[in-house]
Amino acid sequence: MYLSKLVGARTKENPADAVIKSHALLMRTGFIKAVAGGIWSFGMAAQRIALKIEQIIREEMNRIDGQECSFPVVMPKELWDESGRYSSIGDELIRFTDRTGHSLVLGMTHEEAAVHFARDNITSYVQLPCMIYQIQTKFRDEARSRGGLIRVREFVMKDAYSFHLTQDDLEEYYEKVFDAYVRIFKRIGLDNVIAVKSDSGMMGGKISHEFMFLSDIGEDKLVICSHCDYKANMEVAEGIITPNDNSCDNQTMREVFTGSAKEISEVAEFLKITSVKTIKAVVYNIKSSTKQVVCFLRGDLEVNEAKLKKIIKCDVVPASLSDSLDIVAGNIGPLGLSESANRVIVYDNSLRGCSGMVIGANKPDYHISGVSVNRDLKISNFVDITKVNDGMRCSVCGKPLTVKNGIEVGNIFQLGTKYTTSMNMKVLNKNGVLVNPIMGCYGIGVGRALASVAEDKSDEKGLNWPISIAPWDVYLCPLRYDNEDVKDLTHQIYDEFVKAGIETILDDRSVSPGVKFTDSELMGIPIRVVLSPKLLATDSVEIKLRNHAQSEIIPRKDIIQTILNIKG
RNA sequence: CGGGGUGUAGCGCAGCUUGGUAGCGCACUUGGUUUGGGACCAAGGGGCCGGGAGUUCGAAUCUCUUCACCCCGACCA
Repeated sequence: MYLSKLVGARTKENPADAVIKSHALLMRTGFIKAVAGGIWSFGMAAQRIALKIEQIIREEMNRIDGQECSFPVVMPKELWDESGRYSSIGDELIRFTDRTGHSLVLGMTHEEAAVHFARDNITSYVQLPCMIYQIQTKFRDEARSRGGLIRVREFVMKDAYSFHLTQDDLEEYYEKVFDAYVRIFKRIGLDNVIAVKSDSGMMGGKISHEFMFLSDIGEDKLVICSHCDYKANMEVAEGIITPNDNSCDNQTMREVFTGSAKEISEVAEFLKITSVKTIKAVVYNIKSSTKQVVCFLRGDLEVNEAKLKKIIKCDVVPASLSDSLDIVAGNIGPLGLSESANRVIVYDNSLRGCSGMVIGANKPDYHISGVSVNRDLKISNFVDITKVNDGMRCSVCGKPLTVKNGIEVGNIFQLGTKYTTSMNMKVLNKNGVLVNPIMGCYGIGVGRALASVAEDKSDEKGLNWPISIAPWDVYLCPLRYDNEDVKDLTHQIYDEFVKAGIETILDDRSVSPGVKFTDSELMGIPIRVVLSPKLLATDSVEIKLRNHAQSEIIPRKDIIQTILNIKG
C-alpha cells in the first residue's frame, strides 16, 4: 500500500471532542470517522486491524470446535416474541416496520436466531455438545454512546452459542471457552485483562464472567481482592464491612432535635458523631407500580441497586422527595414504619447487632438516638444490599478489597434452558426422552477490543500496535524519495517484502524526514525501515521498532530475514 | 430522559459584547529552493458561519425555534 493513496487524513491536532486517548488517536490518524452518534466508518487501516482481531478470534473459536455461521441482522418480531424479549428489552432494541407494516428488529444479540437455527437441525443428544458462532454487526440503540469506539451503537461482535445435554457438560465447555478467551486477549496483545464474576442481567442464567480490560476510562466498577483471586463486578461484589463499635451498648432511646439536618452527613455533623453510628434510609420506587421500597443500612454505606433489584425481583428507580407517600423524607427511621400494600422494607446485613445508633424519628426535625438493633427493632430478615467500597475486606480471605475501573471486552454466560424452553428446542436423550438442551453464550466486541489495545499501548507519540494485529508490519520509509537510486531500491525492497509476505505501507511522499517519522509513529506501525542515499552507499538499511528507542543499521541483504524473525 | 457545553473550509480556532464585503494556523494545488525529527518563498483552490423563522436598509453577529455532536448523570446481553 502506498501512503499517498491511503484514504484517511492525519492531523496535527487532536479533534476537539475527543477526550480519551484511543478516540483522539484513531481520529487523528484518519483511521476512523464518525458518521453519527456511536456510528463509525473504518478506513483501510482500522479495518485491517479489525480483520486481524477477527481472524485470531476465529482461529481460537475453531480450535474449540466452533462452527462459524451467519445469522441475520434483521429479524421478525415473532422470533423475539418467542423468547419474550421483544417486550422485555427496552429501547436499546431497535424496532421498525417494513413496507407491509410487519414489525422487525435489528439484532443486538442472537440467542433467538441461534436457537431458531439449531432447533430443527439438532434433534439428538448425539449431536451435542456443539457450538455455533458468527462475527457480525450488531446494533444497540445505546442511550449514550461515548469515547470513540469504546461505547457505540453499531459494532462488530463475535457471538457464540453452545448447546449441551447436561450442566456438567456445559461447565466443561465453559472452561474451554474461558481458556480460549485468555488466549485471544493475549494474542491480540491486550494485557491487563481479568475475568470477573458478573451479573447475568437480561441474559438470564446463573454463572457468568466478564473479561475486563483494566483502565481508568472504564465505566464498569470492579472489586478485586489484594490477596486471593476474588474478582467481581461491583453489581454482584460482596465484602465484609468494618464492624461497628458497640461499646456504648447500654444507651437508652431518646428523641433528639436535629432540625433541618436531612442527609446522613448533615445529621452526623449536627450530632457530632460518625456516619457509622447512624442508620440511613434510601427510598426507591418500584418501576411500573405505585409501590416503594425503603432500604435501611448503615449510614456510611451505599445501596447496590443491582443487588436490591435481585432481592425484591423488581426494577427500581430512586424516589424523589416529591413522590414520597406518607414518609417524612430526611427523617425516615425503622421504628414505627411498617410494610404496607405500597411499601416494602429491606434491612441490610450491616445493621446486624448494631447499637448506640441514630435513626430517623419519622417526624420532621427529629431523630432517635441510642437505638440497639437487637433490642429495639424487630427485624426478622437481613439481606445484602451494600455496595462494596475500598475500605471493605474480602469475604473469601479477609484481606482488603480494591475497586478498579474496567472496560468489558468479552463475556461468557451459562444460560441454562431459558431460550431452549421458551423457544421450544428439544432433543432426544439416551432414554428416548425429549429434553431442553442447556445453553451457553459467549461474546467479544471487536471494535472495543481494538480501541482497548489503542488505549493500552499508545504513548505520547501515537498509536502502537502489537505486530499480531498491526495494519501493516512495516512502514517503508525512503528519505529523498526524489532521488532516483533511492526510489529504485525502495521499489525493489517493496516487491521483495510483498513476496515474503511482509505487509508494507510505503511512504512514497517527498516530504522531510521528520514528517515521515512522526507519521510512522503516530500510526503505530511496529517496524520502520529507512532507506536513504547515505545508507544506499554502504548497501545498508536502518530498522527501528516502534517499541524501542534505538534504531539499528543492518546490511540490506539481511532485512527480510530480520523482519521475519521479529514477526516470529 | 435530566444537567452542562459546542456548532464558522478537511482539522484546530478567531470574529459575535458594539450588525456593515468571512479571517488565521495546519492540510490541499502549482512553481521554485530545501529535506536524517513536523522546512522556506511565491501564487492559488476551497464556506448556504448546523437548519428554519423573525427583527433590520443590511444578520456569522440580535430574538425565537429546531437539529446535531461532545461531556456528566440516569439507562444498558
